[in-house]
Amino acid sequence: MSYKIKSRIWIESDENVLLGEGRVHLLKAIEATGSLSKAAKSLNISYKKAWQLLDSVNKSAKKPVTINSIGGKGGGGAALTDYGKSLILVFDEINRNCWKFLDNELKRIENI
Amino acid sequence: MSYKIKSRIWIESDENVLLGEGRVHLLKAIEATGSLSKAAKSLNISYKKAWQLLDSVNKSAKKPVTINSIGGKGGGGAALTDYGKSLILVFDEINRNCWKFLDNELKRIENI
DNA sequence: AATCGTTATATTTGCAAAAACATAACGCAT
DNA sequence: ATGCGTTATGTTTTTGCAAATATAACGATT
Repeated sequence: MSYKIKSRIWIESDENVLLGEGRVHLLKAIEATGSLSKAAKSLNISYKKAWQLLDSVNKSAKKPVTINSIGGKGGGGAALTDYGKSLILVFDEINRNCWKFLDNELKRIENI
Repeated sequence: MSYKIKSRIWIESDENVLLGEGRVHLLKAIEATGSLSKAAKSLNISYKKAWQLLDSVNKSAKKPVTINSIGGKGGGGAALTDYGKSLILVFDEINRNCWKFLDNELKRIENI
């Protein structure tokens, strides 16, 4: 019987959450589908929840993370900016580094 | 406007949670008060919730984390074992190390 | 001007987790 | 044997959050 150490990390700015695992999943789904509503469906969350998550991301980011368009060809859509793409890459990297770090630290518990 | 990176870590064994921040708080309160019911009151959680948390800790630990006694002088009580005291010390240390690690990683986000 | 599939929001409903409440069991003390 | 304060559970009630539902607004296309 061995232990597993788990973690959740997130980045906050004044009162809002910029990024967390759920928001990164959503951004990736937007990148894959080209729309917020399709991204919500693919993640099995309500459109409203997805919109709220994306809203908090864009509100707290220094530059736009997505470009959302209403109406027009196909009804509109959402697309990641280059800044948004960089954010999810770096967040994933930090997350992976954190896991590696914690896996090593866990040995201290097992050695008590 | 600068960002803050936050984290929660926890340690799981087969299906149960051994330690997390809430459980560590509870163990510290037990150490301070000498009883589970007083610890629950000091943390403003119900006795039942506290008992469930402590139960999952003791179920997943390799050695007893607390010694609980029912009845007797003062009605009973709960006390940390040496193993339990070591666990919370090491958990806190891992947590602090993780924060330091993440604070450094956050610079990558701010430099995008 | 009517249609379409979006984004953007408000409002209502449902449900699961938490809290509250209740009770049993225990062993020492008196 | 009764009372005390605790641990240990079951049962009921509450409530806060998530899901569902509804609807407005939008702009290219026809």
